[in-house]
Amino acid sequence: MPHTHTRHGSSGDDLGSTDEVKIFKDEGDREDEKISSENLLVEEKSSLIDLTESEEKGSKTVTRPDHSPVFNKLEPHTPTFNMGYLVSPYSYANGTPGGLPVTMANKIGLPPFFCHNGDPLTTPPPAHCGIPPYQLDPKAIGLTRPALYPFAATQYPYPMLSPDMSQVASWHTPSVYSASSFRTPYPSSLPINTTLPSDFPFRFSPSLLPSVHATSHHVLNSHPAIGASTTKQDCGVQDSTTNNRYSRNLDTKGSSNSQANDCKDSSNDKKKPHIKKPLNAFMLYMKEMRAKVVAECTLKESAAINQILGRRWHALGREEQAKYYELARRERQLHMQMYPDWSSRTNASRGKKRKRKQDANSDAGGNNMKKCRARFGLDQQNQWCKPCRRKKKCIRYMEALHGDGHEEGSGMDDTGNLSQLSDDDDDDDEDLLVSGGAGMGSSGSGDEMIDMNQDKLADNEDTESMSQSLSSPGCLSGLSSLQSPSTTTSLASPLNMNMLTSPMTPVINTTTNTSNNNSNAGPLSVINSSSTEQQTASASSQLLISASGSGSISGSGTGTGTGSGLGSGTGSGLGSVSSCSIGSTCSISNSTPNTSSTVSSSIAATPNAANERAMMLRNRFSHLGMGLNPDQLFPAVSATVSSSPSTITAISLATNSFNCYSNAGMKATSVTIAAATPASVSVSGPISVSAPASTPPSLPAISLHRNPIGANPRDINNPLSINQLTKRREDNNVALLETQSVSAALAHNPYTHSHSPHPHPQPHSQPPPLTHPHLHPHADQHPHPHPHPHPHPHHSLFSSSSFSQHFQQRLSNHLAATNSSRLSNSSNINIGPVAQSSSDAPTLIIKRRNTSDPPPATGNSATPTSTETGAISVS
DNA sequence: TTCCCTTTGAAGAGC
DNA sequence: GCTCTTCAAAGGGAA
Repeated sequence: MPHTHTRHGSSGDDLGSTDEVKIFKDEGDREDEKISSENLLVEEKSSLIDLTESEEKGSKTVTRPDHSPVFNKLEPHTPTFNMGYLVSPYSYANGTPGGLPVTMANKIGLPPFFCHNGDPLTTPPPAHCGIPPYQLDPKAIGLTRPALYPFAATQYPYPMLSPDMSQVASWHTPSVYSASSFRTPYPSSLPINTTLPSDFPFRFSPSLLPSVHATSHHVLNSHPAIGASTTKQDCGVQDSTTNNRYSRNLDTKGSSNSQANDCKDSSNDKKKPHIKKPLNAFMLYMKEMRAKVVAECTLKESAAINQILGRRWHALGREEQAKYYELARRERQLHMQMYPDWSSRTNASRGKKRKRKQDANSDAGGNNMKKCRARFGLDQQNQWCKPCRRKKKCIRYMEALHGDGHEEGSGMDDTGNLSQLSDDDDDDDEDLLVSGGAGMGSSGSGDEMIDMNQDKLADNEDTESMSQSLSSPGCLSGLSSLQSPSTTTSLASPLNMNMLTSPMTPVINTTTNTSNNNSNAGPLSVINSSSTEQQTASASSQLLISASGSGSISGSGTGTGTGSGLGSGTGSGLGSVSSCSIGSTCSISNSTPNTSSTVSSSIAATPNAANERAMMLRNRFSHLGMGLNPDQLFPAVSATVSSSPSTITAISLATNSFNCYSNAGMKATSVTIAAATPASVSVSGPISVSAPASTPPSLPAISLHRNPIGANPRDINNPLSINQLTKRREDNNVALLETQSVSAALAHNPYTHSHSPHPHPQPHSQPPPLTHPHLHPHADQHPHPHPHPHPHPHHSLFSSSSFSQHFQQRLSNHLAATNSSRLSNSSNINIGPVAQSSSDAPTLIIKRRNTSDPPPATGNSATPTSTETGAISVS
């Protein structure tokens, strides 16, 4: 068991308790039986819980016998518990005192709390997560973010904290122990308070600190925001005078009315004070991280935030979760000590009578009992029943609850939509994914693009995952659509921006190398092969990019996208960027004619840890066909780009494997980009992404993106929509995009990441990642498919910078030497077979080795194989 | 003003 | 022993 808890004080006597030993033993036995990552995950989580529970039991044996006085029963000195929640009572490997979840991520190299830095789910952060300032290091955030309760270091109610920690804690306070959080979950003035030792507060939940510790109480009361808390406490005190118990319910909603009501209720119902349940691990986590999520995102709706938090929770490392489990255990323990007679039954029977669903078992279940929102997702609200649309009780749910819930299986909903609900159709996921490719592609062009097939498919819950983005593992993994290839996101999209900037983004970045032109040449247009979407960015350049793609994703989509790229300033047929995104992203950037050209391709893979993957497997959405097929994780990209030599100077081709749904149909694609005139570039032809035919024996840990509960980012009604999620930082994204250089993007080259748990130093220096340095927080856990320490020459082709810079340099040299508009031939590019164009325009053919294949021997890197695809021709 | 939404986990009730 | 239900936090939204 990797995680061991530190025993505290007298509780330490329980270390040798039989229960705990059994727990460990049981876990070990179970681990022997692990056969799947999912099982592993479950076991891990259960082990965490079991362990904490076992400790709790042990603690019970010590503390429960005599509850009076409660706290005297507590160990006088529990060093690891002294700092309450502000500083984790649990030691860290690095010995740093940062028990704050904020620092937890840093300790494990995982910034789970920052979408931009690589959400635990390790997918491109959702657009709403924004980029700056959340790209800041968590520590920096802590420094920059104004503390709501800016206690001075000396004033901070946790005097044991060093000034530094106090600073962090001051930041931490708002989220975790904000005014509302400072409310005492437990009676703030238990009789024991007066007898508590001065250091008592630090041995218990911080929620006790304000009221227990005189100094802290002063400080807290001095703050306006604490006033409410004080009021609450006063109310509680009043209550306590009669009952010796304080209701944590006093500050449930934080509103004065609620407080008043609570106080009133407390006074009226003194004999039945409502003692809230102790928070479980997730609640503690959520309580702490909510503020961060709110800050990072534009979301305010708790339901959506909770979804994010729920996914983050799953993505959270085991150690991290263990901390919260431990906290929860202590919470329960403390709660039990303070309310020895309390039982959850009291609260359970408080308002509603327990309903025993008589026919619940007969109801096929599970998902049939889901409410429309959870069942269909936000992006399929048309499937919702009316009450659900109105945020009222789900009639379906109620019907099912009352025993006649079988109608959902095949019935028509109130909207007349055929509800083909099949909740247990995992086997159909892939089929749906394949057939639903159109939906994927079409979604990008707007809701109107969703055809009936998609609608029908949407009825299936699994289809939700399809229509939603596969990837959205990030901050909003649930907000799948954000990352969906079908979204036809433009490079200017905040989403893509995040993709470009997030080192954790398991995204294949398509970037434009405007090596010789100014940065004004921004990527503009996006072409989605499956959807008809046109984006006109600028009339100056008139870069027409059209793409028609046929792929499994888009099905028969032959949409064309036109975009006019902003020129780099010359106005002579300056192209910009177009992106064909269906799992593959094709970008064409046209900078100043006669300048250097760059062809780059990159594929990124999520550097997720195995445990994260396992956790994700556990996610109930993980089964929704996230394209777990490794073949799709590293699809080879084939593209043909042709244009006038004088027009297209930079071509960037990339494939976002994470946007690829795993289905065979998706594997055959090709991108052809042709420029007819210097002023226009048309992208036409089948856009395909082909994945290697063979599955690599060992895959790097790939983020198994879970489908969100449905979030069509384009749905304005969707609280998780891009509009709402990104409105705050859209500008930043755009600005960043414009300044995005190919090198920067290549710094995040997912392809390299996928092959290199430890980024290999590139012969050519690369710009540092734009965001977080922890590119591979769990890289060590990743089985490396290509263990060779250094990038293979062939790898270098597509491995980010080395290839692009090499190529660029070659081109530049060649151009300088020839002073001609002709692009350097592939002969100058040591990247494999080169097909010389019959015309004057040189043709560059890049053969990409199957990314999943083992690296070819040196010197044989360019041998094309059947699995190799891709030809990028620049004519 | 009240309820709902959403998440996970804990705990009790019911079978 | 298993399943089911409720509740814990949070705050916006709807009725």
